Parts: sequence; structure tokens; C-alpha cells
Amino acid sequence: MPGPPRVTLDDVARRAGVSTATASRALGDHPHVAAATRARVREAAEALDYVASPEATRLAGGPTGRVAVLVPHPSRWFFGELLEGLEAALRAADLDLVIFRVGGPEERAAFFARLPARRKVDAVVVLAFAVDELEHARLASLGVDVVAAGGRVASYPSVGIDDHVAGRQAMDHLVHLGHRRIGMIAVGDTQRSGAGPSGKDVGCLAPEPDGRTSAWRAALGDAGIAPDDELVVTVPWGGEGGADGMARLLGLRSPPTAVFAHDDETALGAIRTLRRAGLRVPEDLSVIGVDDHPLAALTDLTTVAQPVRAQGRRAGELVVAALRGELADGLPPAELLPTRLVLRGTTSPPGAPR
Amino acid sequence: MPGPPRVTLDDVARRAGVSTATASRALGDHPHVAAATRARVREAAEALDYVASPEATRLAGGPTGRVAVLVPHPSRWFFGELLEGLEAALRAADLDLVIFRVGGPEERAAFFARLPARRKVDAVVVLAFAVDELEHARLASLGVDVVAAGGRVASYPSVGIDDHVAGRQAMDHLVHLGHRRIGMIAVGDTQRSGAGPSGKDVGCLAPEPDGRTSAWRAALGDAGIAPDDELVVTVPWGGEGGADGMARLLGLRSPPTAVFAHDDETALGAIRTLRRAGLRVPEDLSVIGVDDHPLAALTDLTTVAQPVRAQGRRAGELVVAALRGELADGLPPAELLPTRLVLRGTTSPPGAPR
DNA sequence: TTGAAAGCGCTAACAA
DNA sequence: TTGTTAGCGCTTTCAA
Repeated sequence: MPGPPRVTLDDVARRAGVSTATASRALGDHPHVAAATRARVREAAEALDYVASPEATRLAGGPTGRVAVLVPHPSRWFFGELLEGLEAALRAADLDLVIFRVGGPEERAAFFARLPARRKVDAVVVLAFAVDELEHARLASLGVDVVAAGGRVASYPSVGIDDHVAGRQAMDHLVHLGHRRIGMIAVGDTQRSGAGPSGKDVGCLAPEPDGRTSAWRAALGDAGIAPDDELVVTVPWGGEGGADGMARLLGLRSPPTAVFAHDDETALGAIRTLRRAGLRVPEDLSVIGVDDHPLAALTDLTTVAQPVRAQGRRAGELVVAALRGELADGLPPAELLPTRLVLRGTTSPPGAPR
Repeated sequence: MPGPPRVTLDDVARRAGVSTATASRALGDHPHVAAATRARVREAAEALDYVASPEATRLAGGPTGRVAVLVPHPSRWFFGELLEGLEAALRAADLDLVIFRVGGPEERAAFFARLPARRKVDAVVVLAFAVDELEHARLASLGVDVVAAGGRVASYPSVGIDDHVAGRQAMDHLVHLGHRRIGMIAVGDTQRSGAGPSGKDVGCLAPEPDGRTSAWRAALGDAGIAPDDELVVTVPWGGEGGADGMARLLGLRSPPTAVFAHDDETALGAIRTLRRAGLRVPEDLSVIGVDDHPLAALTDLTTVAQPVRAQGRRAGELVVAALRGELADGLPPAELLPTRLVLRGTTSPPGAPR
């Protein structure tokens, strides 16, 4: 690996017949550079295929041009979509994305203990997880901008959806269909690192603890139905979790006629359990999810769609704005992107003719 | 954003009572440093919570400590898994992962034209796509090590599976069940950027053009069945593609009794079409995929499992070895990880009693 | 074994 | 508007 011959700013400056200082200014779009000079420098740079050394740039006081992203589970569709959107927005601004996985509690603790992103990035994007007090302090110690995507974190600018509204869209749909006994398969927040070091978990830094579940309760209340907590089961994320949750609901003395699953993958798991139990969806039991995962369309799953990639993209734009110092002071903005009900084939009125 | 007070090597050296040169050597595990001195420096660094500035390190001639990964579609399970494995291996070696999306032809062309990774990384990992001659040259111009994961690229060290073997495992299973008319839903290689600039596509740099399809042909041949090309349909990647492919196969004068889908998501799409057509799986038609996607277990899909995350992890290890100069010279190693048939509920003998 | 000193390539005062 | 110059924090000769 000999490496290509390095073209330096000196080379460019020499070719353009100016000093390196002028060359630097010209390339950096600084004011006070004659248009002709600027053009000449640009040409020289172009001709020489010049690329500034990011290291030297940074060392001399510039930004790193890098953004860290903290992602719990890169292989899940939701996070992958966020990542795609984020990458696109940052790439457009010529920023590089450095990925840090913070999945399980150990990985997460390791990240915040060692802070491997230290001194390496201009900003950090947190993907869809609650940040506790200690973590918040560690992040602050990086001295860089922080943005949250895919979930709200009160202390940072963020972009996400309103989980309560999304939940209401799902629940209201079921209620309007005439269901009165509606189950909920919630997903245990495996993201939480547990209670903080002080023993108290810091709610104010966490995303809405349970927007979708609170929507379940509220929708029932508004419909004059007394919420039966027995109908809420909490499971680990994923299809298997959904399958288990559904099994638990079916084991109730009085099972629900409809189920609101935290997300599409959980919903698909629930449907598997129903199929295995010989129950028909939606004739015997309706199921609705959240996300509009590609497989939802494929499996004809009724769901509440959320624009995931757009959340990532918008978060990237917030990062760019923050780095330009264009973010308004005061309360960090919390942008909520719209969700919408997508009617498909897994919901129908209760006891509908097969 | 005031940023934290920066601790420099000078601070560490001063605290340890040595020169920066010695401190640098001590921290960098160089020879010719007294054990006691080394310990003292280490302590000082620890106490001061010192982190070397990567920029300064690099500028002074060290490595960047960064690896670029070129990924076509971050939101797909397969790529997400590769990413997770890769990140884990690199993180263990204290290397950062910078992500570059190279999805569509434009993005891809843009990447290779601008080469935004230039001067920023010590190595590049290419995730599961063919690299044409021009791209190969551009990558070489980076002057860094290149490793391929999730697919073979002849000129680079790589880790993947043997697509032909995987295909045979699937096909042989169907053949052994007694199927003689077996369809194949292949996935169009949307990764190829098309013919190179010279008009000729460079086969030698591409992964096996079609291991799974060649397995289809070979398995039939070995079973004494004349392959009918009509039974091979090529579709775009994804569930919808699979659904279309299946529809085309059903439209044949003589449809197959079993179908080998390129991957699980394609297979799931195919199954949807079958369900909508009122056909039972596997009684009327068997379906098998490749991957062992989490949803395969959930949907009881018979498949050929491949260890995706392990491929990513192993690729990361190859990168680390390469950076240490530990990679044997000569032919780049092509590691093939084992695949295995996972029997589930979507395959059965043809015309099996329902 | 350790220290002094010279850069690495760039940006940002400060002068001109 | 442009040039001169002094670092940014580290690694690495070369001497001691």
C-alpha cells in the first residue's frame, strides 16, 4: 500500500501563484478574496485533484466534519431506516457518519464509560433511546451538539412522532369498528439502562415513557370503556415477543376481540399465534401495529405508518443547522412528524361475518 | 458549546516528569522505555483522563483509526447484520466505523467520483456488491486496505458464503422431496452499476455472478431433470418482487410444484401470492428461501441459514489483521462461512396429502 | 533510556 | 485583497 502522492495546499497555492493563506481562504469561501483569485485557486485545486487533509484542518482549529450516531440495533428495520435518512442528510452537507452501537446494557455502559467518540466528532445523534442522567452528563462532557431522532429526549433537539397520537389513531380505529375489549401488546423498554446510579431513573430525560400505552387507556376512556389492565401485556421486542404476548392474551378468561401491537413486527408475531390457534384474522380477532414496515404491506397488516427515514433525514438537517449555529436558543425544538392510519386486511368489526 | 478543557500529551508528560517524546513512546508501546517510566506515564494519562487527538496523531504520521464501510442498503436486515458484526469487531480493536451509503447507481457513481473517504480512513470494507474495473481502480487510489464482506470480490480478502453450495442445499432438499418441476425466483443484481466505461463488465472483479441460480441448474442436472429456463424468473429485491415472481411462475402453462427463492424476503412475497391465489403452502406448492431472516422463523419458512453477523465480524477481524500487516501475501483469502438447511413448514413432497 | 527539535498540512491572526 | 507567520498536538529522527 504505497498510498497516492499527496497533494497539499502548498501545491495548489504554488500552481495558482498565491500564498497558502490565500488558497485556504479561497477554498474555504471566506470573504475578502478577489473573484479572479478564487477562481484561479479553484482551478488549480481541481486540476491537482486536491483534497484537504481533514486532520490538518481540524488540528488547525476547524471542525472534524464528523458526526457520531449512537444506535441500539443496526439490524432492525427501524434503525436502519433512521440511519439511511441521517446518512443522506449528513452526506449532503459533506459530513461523515461514525457509527457506535449501544445495544445491551454492557455495551451501553462501555460506551458512556470510555466515550470513544471523544475528540472525534462535531455532534452526536442519539437514535431512539432514553438517556439517563449520568449518560446525559457524559454526553455533555463531549462538548458537542446532541440531537435525538426516532424518539424524544427532552433536553435535546429531537425529531420523532407523537406516540400518543399514533396510538390513538390505532386505538380509535379499533374502537370505531366497534371493539370494546381491546388488548395491547406493549414492548418492554429494553433500552433503558435501568435506574440511574442514584437509584432514581430520570424521567425528564427519557422519551414519553409510554405514549402508545397511554393512548390505549385514553382511547378506551373516551369511549366510555373501563380499561382492564389485564389486557396490557409487556413483552421483549420482536416477532417472538409478539407471539408470546398474544398467547398470554388468549389465555385470559375473557380474551380481547382486537389487539393493538406496539409495532408491526410484534403484530406479525401476534398473528402467528392466532393462526396457530386456529383463529382467523380479522374475523375472529383484529390486529393493528405501528410502523408500516415493508412486511406490513406484504402481509396485509393494518397499521399506523410513521415516516422513519424522514425522521433520520430531518435529524441530520438539525445537526447541520446546529453546527452552523443556526439553531434557535431556548427550548430545544421537538419536531413531530405526522403518522397516518393505513387500512389493510387485519382489522374488521368484531364478530364480522367471516 | 464551550467544549471540555483539552488534556494534551504535554500535560501528561509534565505530570509524569518526562518529555513528550517519552510520553508518546510510553503510551504507544514502543520499545526502549523503562518499565517504571512507562507505568508512570500510563498513570498520569489515566489520572488526567487523557485521550490522544486523532488529528494530531494522524498528522504526525500515525493511522487514522478509522475504517470506511460501503453499504448499499442499511435498512435491510442483511446489511444491518453485517454492520453489527463489523462494528463489534472493529470496536474491539478501537477502530471507528464511518458509513458510506452506495445504494443506487447515482449515489454509487457519486461516491466513486468524489471519493469522500479519501484521506480519512485506514481501510475500506465493501458490503456485498460487485466492484467494477473503474471502481476497483478508484478504491486502489485510496491507497488503503480493502476487504469485502457478504459476497466475494476476487481481488480483495473477503468473507461470505458459498452461494452455489447454499443453493444446492435448498435445491437438493426440494429434489429429495420428490419435486421435479422446480421454479427459481432470482433477484436482479441491482447492485451492478452496469457495464463499465469501456462497455465491458468486469467479471473477474464481481462476486460469483449467480451462485444460487447455477445451483438450481446443477441440482436439476444431477437429478436427471432437464432445466427449463422458463422456470427462472428474475425480479427486483424485496417482498413485492417475490410476489411478482411467483405470479409469473403461476402464469406458466405448467407451473412448478416447488420454488426456490433467492432469499427469505423474496420467499415471503412468493407465499403471499400463493395465499391470494388460494393455494396452500406446502400442500400445493413448496417454497424455500435463503438467509434465516428472523421473520422466517416467525412465518415457519423453510430456508438455508447463513451466519450474517459472523461474516461482518470476521471481515472486521480481517481488517484488523490487514492493518497490522499480518495478512499473508499472495492470493487474497476468501473465507466461506457454512450455511445449513433449516427445515420448517413451507416444504413437503409434491402432491402431499393436505 | 531519554530529551530536544523538526515537522505533518492547515487556519487565523496580524501586517502590508 | 494578499502575504507572513505562528501554532494546533503528536511522532520521530538525532543527540545525549
